[in-house]
Amino acid sequence: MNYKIKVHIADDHKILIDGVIALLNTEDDIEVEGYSLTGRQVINWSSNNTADVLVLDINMPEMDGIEVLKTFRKRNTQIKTIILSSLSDPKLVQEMIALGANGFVDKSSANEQIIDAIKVVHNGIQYISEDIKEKLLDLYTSDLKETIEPQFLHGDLTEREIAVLKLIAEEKSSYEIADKLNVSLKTVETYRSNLYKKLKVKNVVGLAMYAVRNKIV
Amino acid sequence: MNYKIKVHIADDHKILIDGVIALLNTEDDIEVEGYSLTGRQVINWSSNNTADVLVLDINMPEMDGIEVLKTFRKRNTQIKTIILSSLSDPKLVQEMIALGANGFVDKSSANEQIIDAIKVVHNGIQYISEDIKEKLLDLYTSDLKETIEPQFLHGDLTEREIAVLKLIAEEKSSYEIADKLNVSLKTVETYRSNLYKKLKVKNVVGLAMYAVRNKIV
DNA sequence: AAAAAACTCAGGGTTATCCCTAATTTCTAA
DNA sequence: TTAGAAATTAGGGATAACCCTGAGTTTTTT
Repeated sequence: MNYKIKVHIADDHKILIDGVIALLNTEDDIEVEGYSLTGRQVINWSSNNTADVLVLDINMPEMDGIEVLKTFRKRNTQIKTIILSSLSDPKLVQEMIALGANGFVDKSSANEQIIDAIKVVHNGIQYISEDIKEKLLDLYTSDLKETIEPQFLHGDLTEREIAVLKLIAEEKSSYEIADKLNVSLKTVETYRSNLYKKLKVKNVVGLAMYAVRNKIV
Repeated sequence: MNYKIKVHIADDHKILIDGVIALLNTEDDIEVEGYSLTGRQVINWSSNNTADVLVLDINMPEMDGIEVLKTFRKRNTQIKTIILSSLSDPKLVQEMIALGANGFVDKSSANEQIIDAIKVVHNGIQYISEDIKEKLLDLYTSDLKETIEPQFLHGDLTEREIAVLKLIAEEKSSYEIADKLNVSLKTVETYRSNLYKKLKVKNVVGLAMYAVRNKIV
């Protein structure tokens, strides 16, 4: 074995860290570089040190995991990150993915998952544990349903209204829309007014928002 | 067995239908009510008939599965629908969920999955086969990444600009924004102009679009 | 055939948006 | 530390959006 994967661990519970270290020490090709007890410690550490993989807890005092990831992005710190999640809030997981986290392991899952995750992530592949996948998928499908339903609730928009709405959402001005639909400027403005009333929004922005959220564009 | 789940099958390939029927006939508590070879046939059938579960192919001549689902929604036809997907395009699956499909089974997967899906869906639970779950999850995470990255690419927006953008996306007028940020109306309008230039959009709609797509709101 | 809904257009007015220019202060780098 | 860039602030003027009312035509529904 000529190279070991260097791992840094961040969690505010020393007991958990000790457990993970003991676990990882059983692996020949993994080496624990060190650990941090707060988010701030992670940032300070990363200024002068590095590792191949960072195992990061979400809930930490001073500065939480999300803040750490945000700081990494700002500083363009390139380190593979595995999130230790308690899976209480799937929305968090969603945010972490967006912030570039590479892996997710549920704290209550089998120990081997952490080892697997470290190896997989180190190879540049995203690792998401099964329990979290389930949660994410639930969130995804329910998200979709939420965003689509309204279209049918107050979705008594006429064909023409939808056409105008579409063009509005494409950043077209009333004049351009009138031109494209071969109607007068006043007609287009009537449709705008109708849309405001029907969709109960205050201005174009409301229309644009409605359009994206209902996937009209 | 006093009640059998009535199933209708829709697919343009007769051979596949025959196969599914043969398969379902081995189940005591499932009864094949009939079948359709095109989307239009499904619609015509559903006008005067019903079933507990509809097994629906996406790709069909005349009228595809999506059109069928849309028509169901318009007519408020309440029938559990399982999509037979070829999993070529996960975007389609996404759309189907949005349209209220209850289950997804990959054509190339094991036969038993269709039986499982029918039973599960009939009990009011969503059924998504494993292969499709994978695809969906991939799509989801890549979607997230796509929509988040740009913020950092041309994200040289200043703090104040982002604050204004956020409020714009919340349907606030310049006047309201000025009030909230304690600056003059003209200042807010300057930020608007700067945002237009920086984000290369033509009007508020462009800003709103940018905001949602980059999850600023 | 009558009624309802959708599509079309106009006048006239208020308000908000958008463009261009330019003054501050703050941050950055030679 | 001092010139220069970037950020924050703001004004004037032109344009587009927005609101309300009214009304004719076509299409759909009953």
